Amino acid sequence: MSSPRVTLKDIALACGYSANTVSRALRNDAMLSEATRGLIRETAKKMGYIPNTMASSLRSGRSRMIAVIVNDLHNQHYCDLINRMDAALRRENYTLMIFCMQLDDSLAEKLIHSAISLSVDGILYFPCFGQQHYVEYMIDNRMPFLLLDRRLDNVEADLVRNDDEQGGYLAGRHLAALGHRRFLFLSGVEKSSSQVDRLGGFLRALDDCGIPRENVRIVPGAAVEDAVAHERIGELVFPMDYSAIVSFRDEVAYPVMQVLRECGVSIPEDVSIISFDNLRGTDPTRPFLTSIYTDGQNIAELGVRMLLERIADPELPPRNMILPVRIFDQGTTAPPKPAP
Amino acid sequence: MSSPRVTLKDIALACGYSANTVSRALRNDAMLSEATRGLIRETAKKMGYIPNTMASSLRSGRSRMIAVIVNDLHNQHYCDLINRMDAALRRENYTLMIFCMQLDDSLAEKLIHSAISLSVDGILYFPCFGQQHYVEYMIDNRMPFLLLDRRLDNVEADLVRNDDEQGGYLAGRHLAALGHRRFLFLSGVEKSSSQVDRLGGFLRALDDCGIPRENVRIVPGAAVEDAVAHERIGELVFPMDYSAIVSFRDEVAYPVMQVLRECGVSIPEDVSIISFDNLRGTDPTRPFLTSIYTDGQNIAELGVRMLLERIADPELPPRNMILPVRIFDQGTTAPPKPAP
DNA sequence: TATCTATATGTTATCGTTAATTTGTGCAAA
DNA sequence: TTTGCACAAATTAACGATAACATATAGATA
Repeated sequence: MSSPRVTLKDIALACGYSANTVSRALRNDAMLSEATRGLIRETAKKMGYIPNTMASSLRSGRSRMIAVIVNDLHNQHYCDLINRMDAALRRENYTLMIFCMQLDDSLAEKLIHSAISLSVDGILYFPCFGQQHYVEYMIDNRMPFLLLDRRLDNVEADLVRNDDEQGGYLAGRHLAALGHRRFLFLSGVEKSSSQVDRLGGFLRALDDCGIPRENVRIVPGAAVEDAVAHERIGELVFPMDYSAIVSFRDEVAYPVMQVLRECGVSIPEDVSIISFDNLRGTDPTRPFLTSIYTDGQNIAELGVRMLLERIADPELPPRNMILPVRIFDQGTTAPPKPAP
Repeated sequence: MSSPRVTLKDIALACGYSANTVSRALRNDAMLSEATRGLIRETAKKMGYIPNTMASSLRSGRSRMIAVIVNDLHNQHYCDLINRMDAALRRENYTLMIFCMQLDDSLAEKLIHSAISLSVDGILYFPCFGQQHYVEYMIDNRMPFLLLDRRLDNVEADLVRNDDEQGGYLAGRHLAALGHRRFLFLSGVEKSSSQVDRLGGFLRALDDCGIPRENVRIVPGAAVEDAVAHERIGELVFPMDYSAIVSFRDEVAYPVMQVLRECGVSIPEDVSIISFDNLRGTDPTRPFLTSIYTDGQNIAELGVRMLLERIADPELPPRNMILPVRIFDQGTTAPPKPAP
């Protein structure tokens, strides 16, 4: 009774053709009469045939699978991008496989290893901590890949990311224009390029506006991003030697706003706050957070397209796409309170 | 220059053994001298060998890959479970592949198809909308699988879930004991067993306490879970003909609390709220939400173990594991306000 | 009629690995 | 010396699909 899976051979036997013909019928290969193709496809369906990806990709060298390697599934920004890329790839008849390193950076190499071992056709990679040897690992193994969200120093590779520097700049100009002069900057992972660029752009804006850099207090984000650390938020945001907060990402801003409000601080009346990501869909706060807008749909579709092009032509020169950002003012920024 | 990947044959050639011997050395198969094994393993490492899963699993019939099929990556409860299962599987030297159906139920069949096509050894399946034919699809294809979180009517299969009925009951008893008599119940997907059971348990508690069922206003959750629908929360929570809210899951409770507070409703002074999931790590609210505690670590580890046992012995009778739940009182419930 | 060509199919070899089987070697027991 | 056996390795044959090549047939052309 333990019938193993239906194979091409079974179908061939059932309808009197050779396995090869069946294979071609199912792949819509040329040189087949309409009648034969129809009969074979119908038989295959009737028999519940499920093609064996292993065998197919072993022989053909292509698997129509793409791996995405991401740091943390809890981060809504990633989830969102992954969902969109999944949809875009499905449209091209690819299957996306998600590999998550669960904040454990040392897993990256294992995951890339897994992906190569699985013969995926390409890898979508979100670098996290600025290391490069993982990238070299993919290059050494001739695995087509695309970097997302963050650049890596000294790495020449396909890359799609937002213009984080410009984003930081916009945030700075916006707050400065409102009259703010002293800031709290909640930063992200120190070496990540998005972090560096956002901060860099922000400081450039301050320079442009003649505001000294000493007026910015920079707080390491890990202290806030770590869930347990929510308890310590109070220690970070007080004393309030600032009138505006710049948060590295929305999910950092949420609990901070919550803590401030508990302490009787009104937003934006007492303190302005601006952030990055613009996770509008899941924003649990009111008024909605003023945030730097990054077009997820754009990144996802462009990224998928670039990776597929890279797969089609490995000799293509590396391309670096930087997407423009916009500020999305939803009401958590206002002019600072006049000094009492 | 375009050297394809290193294969067993290449290693065999390099160190003067047959491909089979190399294979056995790398798999730690018996009947090999220590010296040979050592030499081969070292050579393989030096040459940067990455085994070809496709070939290996085609031949051996086992892939050491497990697929998890989940509805929505944005749901933190799932992300959390997936991360834990991933870790548990990695310990057993399995690779977990995440397939997400992005709230589009019709994708389930395609994803199962993909997983079978990939020859995964087993599937971890989170049923969403109560359909059964997907399960039959796996059974028909002799694919070992495990149902998570929700039962399906008339399906005899391995299942791990929380005692949702008991959870609902605990919530009801807790609120009733505090003195609440009128309730708003924010429900989830209508046909999902967790939804049905939680509501069922809650109503049973009311019965036990002699509170008539008419005192519960049930609001369909879709109206809240949908992000865009946040705008409409106001219409659902008013008029306040209740003193306590039961929310189907934490992420539904968050925006509701936010809206209530904006309207000047204090929690728990004016309204108590209790929920399910207990997503303590990412809870953006203060005080932390009182929630029904479900042990993610338990579910994940037990689930992985059960699936692996099922893979090892397909003839095992189906097992149904129901894990106990506890109430985690963190401060969003209190006695109701005395009538004015 | 003989030859050519386009079309529709079958045959065979192969992808990289592993299972099954076979071969070879050295040493102990008869 | 012969036999037997344990061990170490090589050889061969799959797994299921597909690419490359070979074959067969029908109709068109000379």
